Amino acid sequence: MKYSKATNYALHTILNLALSKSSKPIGVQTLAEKLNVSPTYLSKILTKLVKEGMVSSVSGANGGYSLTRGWESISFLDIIFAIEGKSSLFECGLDHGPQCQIQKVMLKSEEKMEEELRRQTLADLAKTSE
Amino acid sequence: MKYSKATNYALHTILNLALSKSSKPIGVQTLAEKLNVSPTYLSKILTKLVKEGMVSSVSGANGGYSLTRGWESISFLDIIFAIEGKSSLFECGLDHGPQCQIQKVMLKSEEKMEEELRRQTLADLAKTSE
DNA sequence: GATATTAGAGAGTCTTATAGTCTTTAATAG
DNA sequence: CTATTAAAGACTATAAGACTCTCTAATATC
Ligand code: SF4
Ligand code: SF4
Repeated sequence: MKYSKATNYALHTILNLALSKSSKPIGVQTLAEKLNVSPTYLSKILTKLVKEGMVSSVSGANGGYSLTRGWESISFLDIIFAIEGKSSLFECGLDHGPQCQIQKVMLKSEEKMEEELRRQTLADLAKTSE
Repeated sequence: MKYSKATNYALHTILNLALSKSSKPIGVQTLAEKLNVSPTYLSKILTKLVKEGMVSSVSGANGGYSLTRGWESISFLDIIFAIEGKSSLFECGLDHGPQCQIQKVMLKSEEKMEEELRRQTLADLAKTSE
């Protein structure tokens, strides 16, 4: 069980966008170079973030990507959910009701992690990284 | 990112062993039937648990698997680590030192989850499941 | 000691998910 | 109209997960 590379790329790209003071959008070409990853692949990842409303994109010459207003409150969890999906890490397929301790424990522990990821926002990240 | 099915099987098998009052070891055949999984596959999983010292096995007629003494203090995390490995969920490959906020956040959140999984022992599980 | 029974080890297969490429289409600035 | 850039879709490649089959080692029972 690992986070996908795509999640890694998404986090780094968003951090790059947050740190860029430019008011102009940044092209995927530029972003991809920093991460040493192919532009078309990164483009797919960015499109997911656009669909979740964290990033805005503009086509055409001088186009590119930028964070949407309100970006400061985007959390790590938002980004991770956008890439990995929102479903639970533990899925047994069955449902043996409320007396099932296994599921209870697994879900609670997962919730602890998510709580922490939800607490960490881009604002915090940008502040301590600049 | 999901837990593997093997982890699911391991948790359920260990729970089965914990709930079985029998002093005799239980064969993989029997255990596999309850989970509806192939015995040889489950056997591989059990072998991992044996190597981690949580389960003891005895070959030969009337052989099988049983929990080792001290099983009450085995935690969910122990079982999960035995199957999934102990390495971090987030690995970026590089190491940009202590100023890297991304890794810091990811590791801390992971630690929160593990903390909770460490707290939940088989003793708790067996008590509430019997 | 022979035989039946059961775990362990290893190689090999099947399937699925991740990671990535290539090509085409849509939007937009100049 | 043309250059530039994002979006979409189909496709391929690689890797990991989820098994299966077969053979070997241990052990209880007779
Ligand atoms: S016991 Fe719990 S974890 Fe196991 S199959 Fe039933 S609901 Fe799922
Ligand atoms: S910035 Fe942090 S997470 Fe990113 S590559 Fe460097 S060490 Fe890894």
